[in-house]
Amino acid sequence: MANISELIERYIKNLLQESQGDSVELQRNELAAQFRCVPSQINYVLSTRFNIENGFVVESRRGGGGYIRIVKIPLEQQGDPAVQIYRLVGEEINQSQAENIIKRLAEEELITLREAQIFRAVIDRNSLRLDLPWRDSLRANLLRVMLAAVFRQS
Amino acid sequence: MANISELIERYIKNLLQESQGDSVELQRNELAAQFRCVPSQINYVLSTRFNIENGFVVESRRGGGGYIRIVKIPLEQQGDPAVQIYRLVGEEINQSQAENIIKRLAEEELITLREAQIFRAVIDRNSLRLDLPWRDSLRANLLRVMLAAVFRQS
DNA sequence: CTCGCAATGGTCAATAATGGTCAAATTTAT
DNA sequence: ATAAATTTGACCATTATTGACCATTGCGAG
Repeated sequence: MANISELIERYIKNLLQESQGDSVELQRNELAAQFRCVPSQINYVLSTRFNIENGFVVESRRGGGGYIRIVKIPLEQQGDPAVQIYRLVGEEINQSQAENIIKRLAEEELITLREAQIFRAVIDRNSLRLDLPWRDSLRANLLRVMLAAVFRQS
Repeated sequence: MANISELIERYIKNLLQESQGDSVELQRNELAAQFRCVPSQINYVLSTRFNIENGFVVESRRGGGGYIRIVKIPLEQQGDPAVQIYRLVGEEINQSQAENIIKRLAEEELITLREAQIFRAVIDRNSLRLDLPWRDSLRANLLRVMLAAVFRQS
């Protein structure tokens, strides 16, 4: 466990603790230099430890003045219906299953009516214009990122 | 943010705020001198941040007494905002164009912050997982159906 | 009035400064 | 021995900065 990825992970989580808010901003090259690793290792750490399943969202920008921002999503309790529903989606989902989930979300008032309309528009097979099974996979993906977007606020 | 373009952007937006109206006038060389950059960088900032997707129009004049006028175009002004935006989207759209449009919709309070997050999540290239040019086409399609979903009700 | 120059702004392509992806190689865990 | 996780590096993509060269406008000198 003199494992660089873990060191980087802890370093970033430390930064997050120290920064009053719930996000930190850093530079990939700088961090890589600090830990004497290749820059792409930073991406590895981000994708394995700071992904959405772990409750983080990463935003970044390339080019001059580029940055990587890591945002911690205030993780609700285990029993949170939102989280359960998120898990329900899975890797593939068909339109009617998705509609059921959206209906439930609206009923539980986790999303507004307008938001429900947006969700429905997106997961509609006519919007997706792909053949199965790619369509079901794209739908699951989109539903998951939409849910993440919503749950991300508090 | 050792990023001059961003500083210039904020400076101009500040000017716009302070000037009661919705336009400001400035001189390219002067501004460039103020920020110690080459004059053409001003054009770069204008074309990336004050373009039509972002809701701005730039007028200018060369020669003695030349100037650059930046005008903010509020959406409500010319007819149905939905229709205008719809046109802006077109048959294909890339991520950054789409982000500009979403930013603007939120600024104009035509969509909520949460809705903007949903939109952004959907149009993200990582969510779409398709190669170009199909990705840009799917993105345009999804953006259009989302807009329709939102505007249908108002 | 006309020509020429000074004072502006515009374009475009090269280069710099970042970050991203993917898969092979290596190491560690089961 | 396999499978999983980590480490690396070659190549790619995006955004910003710079500078050489171009275009337009206003103003005087003839």
